[in-house]
Amino acid sequence: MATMHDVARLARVSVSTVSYVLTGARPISQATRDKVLAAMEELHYQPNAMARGLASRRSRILGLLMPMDERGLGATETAFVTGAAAAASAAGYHLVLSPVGGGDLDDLRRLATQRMLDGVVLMEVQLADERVTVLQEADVPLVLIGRTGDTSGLSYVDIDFEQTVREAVGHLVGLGHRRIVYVNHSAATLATGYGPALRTRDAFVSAMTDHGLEPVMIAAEDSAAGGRAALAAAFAQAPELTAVLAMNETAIFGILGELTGRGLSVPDDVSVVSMVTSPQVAELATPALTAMTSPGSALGRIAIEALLRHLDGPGGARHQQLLPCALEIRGSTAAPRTRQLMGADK
Amino acid sequence: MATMHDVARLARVSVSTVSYVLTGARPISQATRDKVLAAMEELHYQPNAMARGLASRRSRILGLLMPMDERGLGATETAFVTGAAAAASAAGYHLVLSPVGGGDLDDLRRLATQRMLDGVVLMEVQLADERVTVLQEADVPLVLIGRTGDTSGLSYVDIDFEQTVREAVGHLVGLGHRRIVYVNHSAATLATGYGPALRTRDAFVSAMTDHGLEPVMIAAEDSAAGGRAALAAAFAQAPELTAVLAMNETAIFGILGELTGRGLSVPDDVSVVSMVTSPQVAELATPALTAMTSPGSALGRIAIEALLRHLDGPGGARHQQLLPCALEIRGSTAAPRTRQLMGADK
DNA sequence: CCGCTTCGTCGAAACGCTTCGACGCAGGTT
DNA sequence: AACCTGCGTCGAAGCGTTTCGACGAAGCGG
Repeated sequence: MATMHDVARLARVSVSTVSYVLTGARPISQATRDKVLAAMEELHYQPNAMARGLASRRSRILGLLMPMDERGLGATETAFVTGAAAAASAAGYHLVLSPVGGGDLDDLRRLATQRMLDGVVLMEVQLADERVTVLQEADVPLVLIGRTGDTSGLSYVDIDFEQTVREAVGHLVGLGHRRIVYVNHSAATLATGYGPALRTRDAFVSAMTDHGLEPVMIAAEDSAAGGRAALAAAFAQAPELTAVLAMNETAIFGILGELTGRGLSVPDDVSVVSMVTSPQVAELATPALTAMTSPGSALGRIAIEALLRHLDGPGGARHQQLLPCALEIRGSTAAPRTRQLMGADK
Repeated sequence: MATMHDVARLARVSVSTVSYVLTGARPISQATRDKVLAAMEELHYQPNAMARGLASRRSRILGLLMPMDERGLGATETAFVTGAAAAASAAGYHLVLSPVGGGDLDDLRRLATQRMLDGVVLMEVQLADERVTVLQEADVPLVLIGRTGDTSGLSYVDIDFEQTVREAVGHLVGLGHRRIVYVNHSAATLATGYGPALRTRDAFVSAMTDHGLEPVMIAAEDSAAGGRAALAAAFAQAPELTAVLAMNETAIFGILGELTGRGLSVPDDVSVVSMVTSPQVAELATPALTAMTSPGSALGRIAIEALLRHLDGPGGARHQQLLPCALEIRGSTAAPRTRQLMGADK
């Protein structure tokens, strides 16, 4: 491996001059610059990241911390990642994903405190998330995708669940639905303080109330069987339901299966809207699902851009932003059967 | 941030002694060790990764390179990652995932050549994969998950597709099926030299031939619609088919949908086996899919272990290993209807 | 009791880069 | 003509580790 010394010697300049050509920290004449660049080319010079990092106290590496449970990454999370990677790369930074799970808080502390990451984007944030504390203590620039309960002093980008639910409910109500059931994540998941589940729940209640409708909510385990069970429970609780709003991407296939199993057709008998779902998943179902599509790659990009701004100017400006999901109408929603419409109470 | 100097001063020893306590490169008396450890504790000392990397020419970071297409990571790939991360962490290494796509070969070269990664595990390897060449030129220790066409001089871990297909076909034939259709990835995917698709194809032909049966194969686009179309094509080509062997995880839902749409029940009319599928996905379907489950986390772990062995002893020993998928029987396979059995030609 | 290892420790020299102060040299002000 | 100012370059001092050679003190066989 060629070093800067080699380049400097070949170009007959000093080491610092080579460095300035690379970093642009000081002006260099065109003639010298050309000599240096030619020498680099000839030697296939590549700066040593470690040395650079040590001297400049900047690794030019950004971390994207995503707990990896066994379920795998959905297309939604993948979009975060690609958006973030593109933004980082455009700014001359590397983005690395670190699959630090919730368990290894020590692992996280080590990662953060070893000064190997210039900054961090944290995904899958819980309402009360210890990882945030650890990272703040380690004094690592931090941007969240998602939010904690108390967001003071934190930068984040998140989905505007309030708006998203409102739009989904609006779509269904606009079609004429009155009895809408909301299928959420499991009670256990809610209990862990999973923000999206809690926020959409509250938003659903308020959206329905605003329309003068009664909010019916069912929890579902994160599995096809869970979706199936949830739908059975929903029919027990609200037999005349005509629409399902599902927040649980895993359970959605069970919901559809149970509907079919009961001889009900989608969307003629029951309309289904899936929340925060990627087009790819929505297209898997039959019929393709009307869904609220998350602004995946935009979230990733914005998070990285905010993080980079923190690195450059530490002028404590926090970046807090909410993005709504977009309603994409596919084949799983339609006006309810007239029979049902007439049975409605308004 | 406390440095080694601070620790040394507080413990009243030299800097090198502190280093030896940390690395164990030379013996240190218990008394001194205790003093040093106490000082570290008191100062919350954490070694600076960059400095350590520069001095030792070892970053203790391993890269897992996975192209991220928009489809997202399946549970299978996720299992690779978690297996690999666990193994790396156990050995005191960090594992970072780098979402370098196929496009940015230069990006990859930069990453590899900047000496930031001690070694690399490459996922989603194509039969002819330029990334392998780039990494070999950069002289980065390398292990593949998957394999190229020519594996000489390379270390890899891969699925034993030959064995896996043989077992799947054996399962179906054992149940009494004679007309088995194999649904592969699209022709376009095959053309790019996607190893798993090509290897399973060949394995299917040979397994069927060994049983004295005729191999029927259909390509499917990677989408639900693709699966649907493929199944239609399959029925056109082999109307009396009683079993489907699907290599295409994305198309599988379309296949099931089309089956249901034609009024055929799974598994009574048609049995379905999904190849290289994670339990999580298999459980999503109704009925749950009989599948060949990939040894995901084991692959990741073995790859990392092989990589670490390369780092320690550069004694050119290559690690080449194939692991079969395990047959997991769920609800989508059964003996064919007697009518069909009698129609068989043996 | 002498020379030899082995053990435990130290000091100093890397590792490959960034960055700061300095300096010579134009050109523009007074 | 004396003075400042900026530009382009250089040399050297770090950055926080690891690692090598050295050295005194023990421990040992002969």
